[in-house]
Amino acid sequence: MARLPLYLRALTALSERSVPTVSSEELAAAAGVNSAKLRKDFSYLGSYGTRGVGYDVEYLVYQISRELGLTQDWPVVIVGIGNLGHALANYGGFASRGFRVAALLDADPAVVGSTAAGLPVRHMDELEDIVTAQQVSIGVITTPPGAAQQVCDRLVEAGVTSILNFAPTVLTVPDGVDVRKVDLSIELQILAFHEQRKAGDEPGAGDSVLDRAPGPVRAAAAKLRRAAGGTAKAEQAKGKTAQGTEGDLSAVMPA
Amino acid sequence: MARLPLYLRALTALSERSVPTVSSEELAAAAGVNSAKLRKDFSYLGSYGTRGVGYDVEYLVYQISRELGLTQDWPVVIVGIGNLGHALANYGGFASRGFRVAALLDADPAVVGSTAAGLPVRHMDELEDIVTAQQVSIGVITTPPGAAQQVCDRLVEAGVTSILNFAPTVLTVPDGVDVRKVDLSIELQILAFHEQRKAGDEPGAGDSVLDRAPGPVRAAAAKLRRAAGGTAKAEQAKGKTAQGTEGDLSAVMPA
DNA sequence: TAGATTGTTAATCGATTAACAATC
DNA sequence: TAGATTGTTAATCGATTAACAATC
Repeated sequence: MARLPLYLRALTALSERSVPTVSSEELAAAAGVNSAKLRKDFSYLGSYGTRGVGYDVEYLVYQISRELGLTQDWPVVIVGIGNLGHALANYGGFASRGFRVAALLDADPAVVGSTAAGLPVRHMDELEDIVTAQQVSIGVITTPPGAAQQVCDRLVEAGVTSILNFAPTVLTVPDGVDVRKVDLSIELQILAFHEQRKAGDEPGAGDSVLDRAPGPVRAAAAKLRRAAGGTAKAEQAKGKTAQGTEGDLSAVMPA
Repeated sequence: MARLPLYLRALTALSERSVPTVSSEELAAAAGVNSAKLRKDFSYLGSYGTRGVGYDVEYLVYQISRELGLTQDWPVVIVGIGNLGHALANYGGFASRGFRVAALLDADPAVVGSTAAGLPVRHMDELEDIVTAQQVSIGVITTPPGAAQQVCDRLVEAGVTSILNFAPTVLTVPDGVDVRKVDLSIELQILAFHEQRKAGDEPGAGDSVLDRAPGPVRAAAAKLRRAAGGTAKAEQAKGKTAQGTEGDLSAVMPA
């Protein structure tokens, strides 16, 4: 399921180029996945392909959009209009996929009343009214970490059932509420981990504690390193597509 | 490995509260993972715990920081100083973890020369010089999608070997270069998917094509739904910690 | 010693993928 | 028909986790 947005993006690109059909092999390459995996993924959605021919691009775009719920309008509120809140309010990728910014909210009187992305920033006091009136079910938290849980509680209390959390805090929510977290520094930390490994003189060597550990630990460390080594390392130098990670989805959404 | 930053964050919180030791059970709860998994993860790093007692918080913080390469300084360049570039330049989580913004770059003459987060925005022409002079190995791309590949190529050519990509494009890189992608709209799409499922009257029902499919497909769809259902749904209503996802790491960094 | 908790094993679970029959 | 490509099976691979011996 977490790969559907990837497929959709690749398919949209094909659609814009007016490509009528695509094979699992081609589409898999464009999305950076194994073709067998792609076919299996699509088989869960139904049989939308034609043997010997491939998949109809437009039809797949429609079916995946529908499956993802992108054919409907999703009002979202963004709470915390600092730099990141501003950036998200202006983020084009939201509107184009059915996400409509219902309101921008902030607790700071200095910010309230200003505009971002053409919308006025409103005070937190209006949160409940806005969520109710516009039937907002998705909230985006871009506050400082200290305020995140409180904001989360208010959103949930008001009726929001999905939260995208940019604050570096673990949020506690009641049953039935989904939380997805984006932590920008974690992504960098993972890159740094790999950089550190590259820096060693020996292939795969580093100055990590793992390398000074007793035999069995070193062996495990080497294994770990091999496993971790494949982040988004391209398979070959000649322009192989490296898709990297997608803010890690597969583990949480295994289907 | 991808969980180390999570553990580190939980440990840092404990450290600030001057908690001397922590059991795998407690730390696992704080990080939102299974305690057996946590112990296994730590066992790869070495034996840092004491049976009957737990783990020394400070020692673990140090070892994990070290393992992640956070004890050293990582200069990064941010290319594309729009809203998101601005937000990242100001993002506190970078500096606190050893990431230093070496330069902000943009191609737009109207932006070049302005300042963001106290740093001057410099022209793309200076990219190569900056990367070389400051030995930058990590580049952050916050350009529009159309410019991303070109920027990526220049970064790689200049010597950058890790790229954090915020542009909604699949980047092609040579062997040895790591790419991690953060796509903000994908996170929202996944939330929308779950929202759509919740909206149905029946538990787990929706108006998806899956529900109008023939028997075997419906069965598979139900299975998919069960699997996907667990995004970050809290295990219980009474304040169970929901950790959500972390921009999905585990799949790519399985160790 | 008794209680607690780690480190590790072994079982389980689920995801990935090669291979190929079905079929356009 | 011949070639191509899907849909699906079955094998493989790896991650998760319960359980418990080791040991503080």
